[in-house]
Amino acid sequence: MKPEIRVFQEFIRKRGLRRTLERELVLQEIFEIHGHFDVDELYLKLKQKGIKVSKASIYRALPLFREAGLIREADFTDGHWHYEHIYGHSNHSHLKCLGCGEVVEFEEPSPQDLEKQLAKKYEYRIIALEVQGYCPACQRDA
Amino acid sequence: MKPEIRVFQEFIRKRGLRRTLERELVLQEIFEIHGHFDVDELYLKLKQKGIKVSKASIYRALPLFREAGLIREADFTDGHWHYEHIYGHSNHSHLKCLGCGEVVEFEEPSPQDLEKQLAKKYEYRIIALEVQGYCPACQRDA
DNA sequence: GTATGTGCAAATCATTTGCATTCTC
DNA sequence: GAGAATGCAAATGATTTGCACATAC
Repeated sequence: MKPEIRVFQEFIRKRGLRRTLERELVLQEIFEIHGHFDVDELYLKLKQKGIKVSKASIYRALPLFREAGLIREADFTDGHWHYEHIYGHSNHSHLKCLGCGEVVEFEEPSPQDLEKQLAKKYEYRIIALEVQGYCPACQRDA
Repeated sequence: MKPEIRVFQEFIRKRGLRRTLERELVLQEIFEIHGHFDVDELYLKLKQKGIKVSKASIYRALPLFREAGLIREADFTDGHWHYEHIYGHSNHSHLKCLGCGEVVEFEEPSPQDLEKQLAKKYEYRIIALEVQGYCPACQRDA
């Protein structure tokens, strides 16, 4: 599998945009983060490594990474977006409680069957599956 | 099934809050809306009917409706939340394209099996299922 | 009567944008 | 050199909050 930087470089070329160090440093950092991240975290991690990229540039880069199929907007909580890289990384099935916001990842029961059928019927390439509902505790509170 | 106003009144009582005309008018309007809505739409619809409720009150009421299990945050697009009522309304399975944002509702293949199994395994009460991926057109563009 | 709720206007905060400067192609 | 990209600071826009007044219990 092509490294993500490579995928991005090809995307940039195809779009007729320019390769810049800033965007590649941000992308590299994103792929070193395990799990979800938000702009602030990303900015701080870069800063801590002595990499100076403005937030404006990060905000301008994220849509490109998304359009290149490298990341996705995972959720909008606490008033801002959280992202995660999706390239070369499977298992994005979560169960989220509408009451308390708890999130549980699951592989069992296999979401594969549904995904395969959806992929077949709608010709979608499936990336993530979010099931929303109420966890036992929140059902009890209701 | 109890009417939604009733469910809300019971919620209000249980929480030790007060019944107000404003909240009930907003709730009534929400249940007259078919499909998704956002705060602005809701505010305008109320205004058009000559019902004066401030946006601040709408913003303060929505979390209550959500906590009462009457509505859910459906998605955050165009910089703001879109909601939908979930009480007494099933079928919230959609397939959303990460590329272009297209949303397709589906019932076939049946998400029921997965939902039932999840409900059983995690004891969740399932409300909605969102599958994200890339539609045929966006896969072609990539 | 007291604690809540409302409306208004001001504040907040994530994100976006204008502009001068710097960098790719 | 021309068009893009960056950083900074200012603007934007949805949501939240302080406060004075009104209302439910």
